[in-house]
Amino acid sequence: MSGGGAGSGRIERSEQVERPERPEPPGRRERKKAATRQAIADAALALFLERGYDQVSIREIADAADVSTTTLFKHFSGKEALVFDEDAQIEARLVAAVRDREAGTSIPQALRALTLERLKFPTEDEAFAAYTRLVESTPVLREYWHRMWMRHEGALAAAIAAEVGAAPDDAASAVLAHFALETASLARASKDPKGTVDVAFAVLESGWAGVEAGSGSGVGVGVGAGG
Amino acid sequence: MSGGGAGSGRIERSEQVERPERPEPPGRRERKKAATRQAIADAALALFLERGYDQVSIREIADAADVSTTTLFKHFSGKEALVFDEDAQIEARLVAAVRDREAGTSIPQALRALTLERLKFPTEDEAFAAYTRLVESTPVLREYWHRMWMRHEGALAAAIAAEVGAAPDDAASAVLAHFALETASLARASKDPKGTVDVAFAVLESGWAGVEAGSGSGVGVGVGAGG
DNA sequence: TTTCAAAAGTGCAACGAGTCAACTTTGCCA
DNA sequence: TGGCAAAGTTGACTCGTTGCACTTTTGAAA
Repeated sequence: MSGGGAGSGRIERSEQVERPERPEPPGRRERKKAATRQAIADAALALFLERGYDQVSIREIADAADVSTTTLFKHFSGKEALVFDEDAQIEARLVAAVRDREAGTSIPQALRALTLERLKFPTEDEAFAAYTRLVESTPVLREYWHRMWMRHEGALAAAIAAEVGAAPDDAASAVLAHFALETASLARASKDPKGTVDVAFAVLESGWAGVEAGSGSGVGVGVGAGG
Repeated sequence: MSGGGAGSGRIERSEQVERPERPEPPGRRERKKAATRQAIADAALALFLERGYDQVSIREIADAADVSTTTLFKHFSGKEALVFDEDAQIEARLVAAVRDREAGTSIPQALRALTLERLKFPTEDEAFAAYTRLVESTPVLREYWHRMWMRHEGALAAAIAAEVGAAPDDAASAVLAHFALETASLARASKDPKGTVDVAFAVLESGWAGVEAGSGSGVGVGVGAGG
C-alpha cells in the first residue's frame, strides 16, 4: 500500500489519472521509457495477482512485457520494487503532519491521525483489496514495505526535533519518530489494528509529554505550532 | 552480537567452553555431525572476517570445510545463519526478566536493564570486537539479527500480559513488547546508544503507567477517536 | 545535412544462492 | 553379520541479479 489516500500505489496503473507533477513527458524518448516501465509493472502485477509472488519468475515477467531481464532491472531495482511505486510524497506528508498540525494538537496525536489514515483501505475496491492481500501475504513484500516506510525515520525525527527546538539529532525525537513509524507495522500484524494504534499512541502521548517536559532547554514546550 | 553476556555468539567457537546444555554428545554419530557443523561455521567466520561477508561465496566455505554445498545447507538454513548461533536462551531471559523482576521494579525498568546489558560489549576482546564489526558493517546481517531478535516479540508480549493479568493477546502488552525490543536496534544505530535507551524507556515507563492504569475501556487520552 | 561521440536501451551469457533427486558411506543395533 | 536410517556426495537445475558487448537515439559540431 504505497498510496493510501490520494494515490501513488502501483495499483493506480489501471486508473488513467493525469499526475499534476508530470503533465506531459518532454521528449519522445522519455515517453517511450515510461511506457516500457509501465508495461513491465503491469505484466508483473497481473502475474503476481494471478499466481502469487513466489510462483512468478523475473524471466516470465520480462517475457510477458516483451523485454529482456536486463531491461527490467534497468527500470526496477529488484523483484520487490515491481510491486511498489517510489512515492516520494510519503516523507513530505509525514513532515507536514508534524509541522503543520493544528494548535492544540500534540505531535503524537498528529502522527496517530496520519497512521490511521494510512491503515484505512477501502475494501469496496476489489482491485485494491487484492493488491493489499498480495502484499500482506508475501513476507518479502511486507519487509520491503517496512523498509520503505522506515526510511523516512530520519526526516521525521528531524522535523520533530525542529518543532520542539531541539538539536536535529535529539534522542527523544528519534525515539518518538521510530516508535510512531513502527506502530503501522505493529498494527498491521495485529488482529485489531485500530485498537493497537490507539494504545500505541496513548503510550507515546503520555510518554512523550514526560520526556519533553524534562528535556534540557525548555523551549516553548506547549503545542505552539511553529513553522 | 547474539551473545552479549554469558555467551552464545558464534564467536565462542574459538573459546572452548563446555556448554552445560550438551555436556557430551551421546554417540559418535552426533559428535561427527556437530564437528562438521562446527567446521563449516569456523571456516565461514574465518573467511568472512578475512575478506568480508559479500566477498565470500558459499562454495568457498564448503570447500574450506571440505564438504559439499548441499551438506552446508543441511546444517544451516542460509548464508546469514552461518554467522549466528540459534541462541534459544534469549527468549527465556526476556521472559524471566519480566516475570522474575524484583518487587518495586516496573516492567519497562526490567526490560531497560536487560537491553543495556545486551548492548554492552567488551571492546577488550579483539576477536569479539571484530565479530561485532562484521555484523554491524553488513546490512544483510544486521537485518537478520533484527529478525532473530524480534521473533521473541510474541513470547515477551504474552509474558507481560500474564504479569498484569491481561489476556495473552492484550494490545498494550504487545505494544510494550514491540517497542522495548525495537529499542535495541534504535540504540545501535544511534551515536549515543545508552542515552537513546534511557530516553526510549523513559517514554515507555510513563506511557506504560498511563495505559496500564486505564486499561479496560477508554484509555486516558482524549484523542478524538474518529473512525 | 552529415558526422560523430556520449547516452540510453537491449540481449546474452554468466555468477552466486539455494534446491532437488538419486546415490554412496557410515554409525547403530538387533 | 545384516540391515536400517542418518549423513554426506554429486551434478544438474532454478532463480535473482549483473557484466559485457552490441545497437539505437540524441544533441551538437562541422
